[in-house]
This record gives sequence, C-alpha cells and structure tokens, in this order.
Amino acid sequence: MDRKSVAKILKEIGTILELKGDNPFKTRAYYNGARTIESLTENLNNLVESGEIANLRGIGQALSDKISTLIKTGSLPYYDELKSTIPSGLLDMIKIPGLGAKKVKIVYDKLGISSVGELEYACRENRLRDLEGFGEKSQQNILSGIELRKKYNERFLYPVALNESEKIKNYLIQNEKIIQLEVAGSLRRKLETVKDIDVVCSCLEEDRKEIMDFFDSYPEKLSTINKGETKSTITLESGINCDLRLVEEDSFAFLLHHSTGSKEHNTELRGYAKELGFKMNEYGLFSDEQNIACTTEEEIFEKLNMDYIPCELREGMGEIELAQKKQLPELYDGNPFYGLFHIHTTYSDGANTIEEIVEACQDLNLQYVGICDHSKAAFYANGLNEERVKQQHEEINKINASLTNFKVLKGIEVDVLTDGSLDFDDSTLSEFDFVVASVHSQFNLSEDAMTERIIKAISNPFVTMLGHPTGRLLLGREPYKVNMEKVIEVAGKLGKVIEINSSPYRLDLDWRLGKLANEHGVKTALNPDAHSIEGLTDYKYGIGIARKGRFNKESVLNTYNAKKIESYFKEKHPH
DNA sequence: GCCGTTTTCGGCCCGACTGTTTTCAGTCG
Repeated sequence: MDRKSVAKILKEIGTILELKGDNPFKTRAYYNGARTIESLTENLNNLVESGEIANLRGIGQALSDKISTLIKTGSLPYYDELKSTIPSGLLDMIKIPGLGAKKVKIVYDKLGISSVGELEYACRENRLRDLEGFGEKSQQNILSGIELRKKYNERFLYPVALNESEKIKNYLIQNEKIIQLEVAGSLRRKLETVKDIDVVCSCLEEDRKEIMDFFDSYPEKLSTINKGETKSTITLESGINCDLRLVEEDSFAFLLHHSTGSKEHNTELRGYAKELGFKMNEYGLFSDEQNIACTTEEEIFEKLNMDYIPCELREGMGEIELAQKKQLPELYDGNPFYGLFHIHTTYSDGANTIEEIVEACQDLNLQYVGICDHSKAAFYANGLNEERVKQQHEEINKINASLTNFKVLKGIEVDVLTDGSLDFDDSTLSEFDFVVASVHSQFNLSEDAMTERIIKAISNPFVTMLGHPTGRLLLGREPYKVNMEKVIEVAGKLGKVIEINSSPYRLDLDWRLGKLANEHGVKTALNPDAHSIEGLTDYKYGIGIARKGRFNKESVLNTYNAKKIESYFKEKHPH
C-alpha cells in the first residue's frame, strides 16, 4: 500500500469518527496524521521498517501502529470495522457545502437518509425542513449545493480562476471607498487548482455596508451565498465562489496573511505565535492586550522572529519550521529567463511554423528556443520519422544561419514505449541537442511496471529530460501509477532533468515533490509544452510551481543563457 | 489521539456568518 492510500484511509477514519460524534480532537489527530503522511518525502515503507514512523510529528503510538498494519498487511481491521458501522453514502454527503458531520448525522438518524441521491429527493419532498436545527433555508441551500456540485465538480484550473479574479478586482477598484485590495487565497499561493477566489480589502468602518452592496451588485454575479458586514460570498456566473472580507487599514496585513495561508499554515503559525506568548488572528498580533502594529506581511514574520515566508510556500508543509530556523530556501523569482524548451510546431501537432515560433520568442526577449516535436510512435500527433527529422534539422540549420543573437536548439519529445525503450535508435537520438522523453500511451501499467519503464527511459544516455512525469490532466485525468520517489532518485543519480510541464492543464512535476527533487539535486525546466504561439507564455505558470517546489535559480535550466545552455547540453551529450 | 524548557494530565487556533434559535450550534476557511 502506498503513501497516498494510507493518508486517504486515515482521513476517512477521521471523517467517520466525526460522523459518529467522537472526540473532535481525536478526529483532528487522524486528519493531522493523514496530512503528515501525505506530505512525506521519505519512503513510507522504510519509515515503518525502521520504526521511525512514530517519531514523526503528529504520529503517536496509535497511529503508527495502524499505519504499520496498513503497510505490512494492506488492510486495517479497525478501519474495516469502523467503516461497516456507517453507510458509505454519508462520506459523500459530508462533502456538500453547508453539510457537516453533525447535520449529516441528524439527517441519517432521523430520516434514515444515507446517500446524496436520497438526500436530494428528501429535500424536494420538504422532509428536511421540519427537522430540528434545519429549516426552509437549509433545505434550499443543501439542494443548491447538490446542484452546484453536479455542475461544476468543485475546483477550477488556475488560469480560469485567475481570469475571474482579475475581472472582479477591476470591478471592485472602481469603488473609491476601498483603500487597499488584494486577491489572496490559493490563487495567491499559485496552487494548480482553485476552489474559490478570496478578495481582501481595507476601508473605513462606516463604508463597509456600501462596499458590500457594491460587491453584491457585481454584474457577473449568479447568486449571493451570504452577505455580512465584514464578510460576504457570491457565486459568479462561471460557477466560482468569491469571498470578500473587509477590515480597517491597521488589520490589512494580518487579514491578507490570514486569507492567503492554507488552513494548515495558519493553524500552525497561530500555534507558534501562541508559544511565543502572542495571540494572532486576522485582525492583528497581540501580546497581553497590547496590539503589535504591522503594516506589511514582512513585518508580521519579523515580529514572530522568523524568515519571511513567500506566499507560494504557505501550505503548512514544513515552511514554518524552516522559517523559524531561518533556513528557508532562496526561491527562483522568474529572473533571469533566457529561453524555452519543449515547443511543438507544424512538423507534428503544433499550430505554428518554426519561424513563427522563433519570431514570437524573440518578441519575448528570449535568447533561444528548443523545438520538440513528437516522434514517430505518436502517429495521432503526426510524429516525425527519421526522414522528417532530417528535414527539420536542415530547416533549423538554415534558420540559425540567418539569425544573430538567437539560437534554435534541436530537441525532440520522444515517446517512451511500453517496455521503456524509445522509438528512435541511438544514432537518430544523437542528432539532437537535447531529448525529452515522455509517456503518451499505455497508462494502465502496474506501478512497478510504469516505474521501471520510466527509469529505463531516462537511463538512456541520450535522454536529457523527463517530460510530464505523471501524465496527469488536472481535473481531467488521474496521474498514472508511478513511484516518483524512485524516479527522482534515479534522475538525481544520472543527472537528468525533470520538467515542470507548465501547461496549466498539467503542472507536472507536482510541486509537492519539489523538496525531494531538490534533495536529490535534480534540476528542472519550465517547459510550456506549447502547441501554438499563445501557449509559449504558459511558462509563467511553471514559475509559480517551481517556487512552490522550492527550486532556486540554479536548479532551473531556463536561467541558463544561450551560451551556457549549449555547453550544458554538449557536456551531457554522449560522445 | 497527540503532545510536553509550566510533561504523563489537560490542553488542543480563531473568528464570521447563517439559520435556527431566544442565546447558540454548525459550518467554513
């Protein structure tokens, strides 16, 4: 059993305990344990084997026993028994907005409802309305929650949410009563998918009502979820919820921090502040009844005697401890950025010619571009055979001869076949400046087979980079099963690059593995995997992910200037 | 269930809003 499955089971135990009305702190202990396991970079099997598992923060005797049982036997009697005490549908019901453990329990106990379908039916028959603690409104809210869930599947791609946030920002800044305004939340953390948009503002107390009315009159509003004096939520026509919170100027930095951090980051930081004798909330930092003024987030961290934590890191994944020790890594900030790799052209499935791509890259002030069309196994994408590779190289030679201060690099996105071999032989591969190896078929192998397949592919001396390592399509397709820990380890040993595929549909390498990649000295490249000129600038999404993954400037290949990248590839090229 | 430089018990982050109540529980972030 793998790390993710263990985490999922622990989380589910937490939810079931919550449904059964068990001690809320016990419930939380399971959630915390799940999170710890989920964000592990060490191999879980090894930790269990050595017994170190019990030393992890948040994992005590009980949890370490259960995790060990899961790892060793693949199942957990405690979990199975617990699960058999409640219908599985309750676990779905709890995901509906407005329904928590307590209310699900009431609905189940009083009406015998044990699935979302039954719940919807009961709402339509007005059977929830008369339950204690429920009413007309809650019945209606649950019903629209079910509808919305069906329609929008809960999360949105980063650029979709970003676009919506910019529109609402442009709308709100027209209101002159607003003093400061920022978009916070997971958008500001540059998370790959986003559930809602959090906007924070400062204003005078007497202007709150007017601003909230203005927010509620947003032309692209679909409906109002709640509307208070300092906090309101609306649903946009696109289906995304948007929160607005208002505070006075003195509290703005605190609210901005509060609304930016993940729940876990905030919980941990407040706990730490408390250890130092402070109380911290979205309004300020307090020592006894004394208010400690901060006008920027930088000052807040300073007052807490820790490094400033960049937004992208505020996930509650160990950044607070590092900041306390003043050991936060220096993150790549997008500068310098000299060139792109992994660009498709009309030779395979791209929309633009090499020349058009070159021109667009020059407009972006880049020094080089790596052309990477598909290889012959990708017949669906008009992949290149050996003959057309030659043609393309001749064309690139001509273009290069005509260019000053810009270089076209010869790359290829070569298909990794089922057995891990590549669909060009070494003599063809040797013609390229660099080679990206990607899996495009046979996603359903076992984890072992897939891991072996990918490791074999990157072990080919001509392969420079691994392309989209898990094949996931965000909100669309699950990653294929692969032991990325092993892949990263091998990539580190062999000096192979793992791309951060920067297409907003992929953002793969997952940033959660960045820490491990760094530990193994693996470099990355922010590859837009562009299939048109418009896609070239997708690399900017990769910058956010690289920061979340804690990559520094030196670990990002795009920071190499033309001269340096050419000599890097030459050095890596087997002779 | 976890944790400990006030350690083996008694804490465990904190506040806004809603819908239901008639002072608050539940949910959410």
